[in-house]
This record gives sequence, structure tokens and C-alpha cells, in this order.
Amino acid sequence: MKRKNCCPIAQALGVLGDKWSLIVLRDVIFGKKRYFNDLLASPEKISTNILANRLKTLQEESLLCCCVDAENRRSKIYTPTEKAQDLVPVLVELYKWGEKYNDEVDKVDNPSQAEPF
Amino acid sequence: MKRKNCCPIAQALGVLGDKWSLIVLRDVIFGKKRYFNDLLASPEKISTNILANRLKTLQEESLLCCCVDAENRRSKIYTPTEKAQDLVPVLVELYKWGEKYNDEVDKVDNPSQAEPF
DNA sequence: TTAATTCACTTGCAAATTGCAAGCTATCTG
DNA sequence: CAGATAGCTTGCAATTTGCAAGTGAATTAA
Repeated sequence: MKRKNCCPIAQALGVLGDKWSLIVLRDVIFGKKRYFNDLLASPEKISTNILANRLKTLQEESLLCCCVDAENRRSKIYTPTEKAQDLVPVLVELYKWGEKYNDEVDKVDNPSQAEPF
Repeated sequence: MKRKNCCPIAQALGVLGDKWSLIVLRDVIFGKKRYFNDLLASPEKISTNILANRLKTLQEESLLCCCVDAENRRSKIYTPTEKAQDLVPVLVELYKWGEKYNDEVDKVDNPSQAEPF
């Protein structure tokens, strides 16, 4: 959703305000995942067409860049740009908020604290 | 989207990861908007059915509480909970990121810097 | 006291997005 | 050369979003 002439929050959400973009960026930035299949393997279970589409739009928004793996030419390497790295504070604050408010429910349901993602 | 047993980021996005929730919260938290029609009037042009639905789910998630206006009994007053107030750092970081990267395009298109929202 | 207006929705329906499964092409491995 | 693998694409159903019109209760205006 393009949001021109809006406040910066609305503009940021125009790029990031969907179910998957920030999940993909989380995996690329924190999880250091670089390949399509790595991103596919996240516990949130993104489907292949959505992932392909997100990778495309994130490149269009200059959040990811993509190059062919020199050692395996059928693989592509997705790396976060500086613009994406600058989302770290956003992700950190989301993490803290999620931890404070939404973890507790799950801790009761499933006391075994699994890996963060 | 309910996301149980996931990392806190995914859990937060399960509540906030749509096009409108954070816009509504922005208006309630920073814009101090309290009434349905105030929220409808934002420049992002949310439609009535979506706004009604977001207000409902945000109440279900304990992010907003709702009471009848004592001075005008057909009006309802929506106020942010502490859980919502704790999203201020998220919104601030989103604002900073949006300002840094997405404002520049608009400044060229429309140099008159309007109010933030 | 009645009529018009306002507020907060609700409904119907079209359009866009998401989700699932299967398939496809280029590359690589045995 | 045959099968496996990586990164998609396609088709289609389900869900979500968006627009316009309508509803009912409360309020204000005549």
C-alpha cells in the first residue's frame, strides 16, 4: 500500500504493514538466513508464492539485495541493505513488547521455552 | 493471525501486523483521538467497516478500552490501555525509520511539510 | 413534539491478498 | 544420464480489504 504525503509511521507501514515483511526481515537480519529455503523453514510457515512475492517487493523497496551464489549457481543470496539494518530498533522494540505481553499466554500453554525463532 | 509458540516478534505481529491496527493506535496514542468519527477522519482514509472491526479486535487484545460518553450517550470513547501505551517505543522507531527513508520521496513531490497526521 | 441530523456502526458485494498444492526450469550430484 | 535440489510460478479456494449504502438509537432544531 503506497502512502504518500502521510506521516512517517503510515509511510513505514505502507512498506512493512503486512503479515510477512517483518518476519522475513527478522530472519534475514537476526537469523542471518540468506537462502529461499532457509526463509521457508521458519516456524511461521510462509508459503512459497508469498515468500517469492515478499522477496520481490523487499528488493523493490531497497530492503534486500540479491545475488547469485558463486559456489552454487542455482542458489540466490539475499542480504539486508543498510535501510533494512536500520529496522533493528523497530524489531527490538517489537520483540520487547511481544515478550512483555504475548509470551505469558504461551508460557502457560507450553512451558518449554523453545528457541526464539 | 494467532501465532503461538513463536518468537515475540511474530507474536507482536500476530496482533499488529496488518494495514490498520498501528494506524488506529497511532491516532489514539499520539493524536489523542477518542471517537469513531475522529479516527475515520485520518488522512489514510480507513473505511467504516474496517475501523469498526479493528476497534473490536483491539479491545479483544486489551489494547483499547471503550466506554460510553457521559455527556453524549450515543458517542463511545476509546482509550488506549497500558499495553497500548507500551507500543510508544515501537511507534517512535517506526516514525524515525519512516522519516529517514520514506519522507524524502514525498518532500520532492510535495515540499509543503503538512502536519504529521 | 416532531423532523432532521449525528454517531456508531452493519450489510452487501466487488476487488485484492493470502494460503495451499502442484508443477516447472535450471543447476547440480551421483 | 537420472534423480535430486533450489527457487520459483501457476491455479484456485479462502480470507481480508475496500466502497457505498443503509440502520437504529440519541440528540438537536424547528
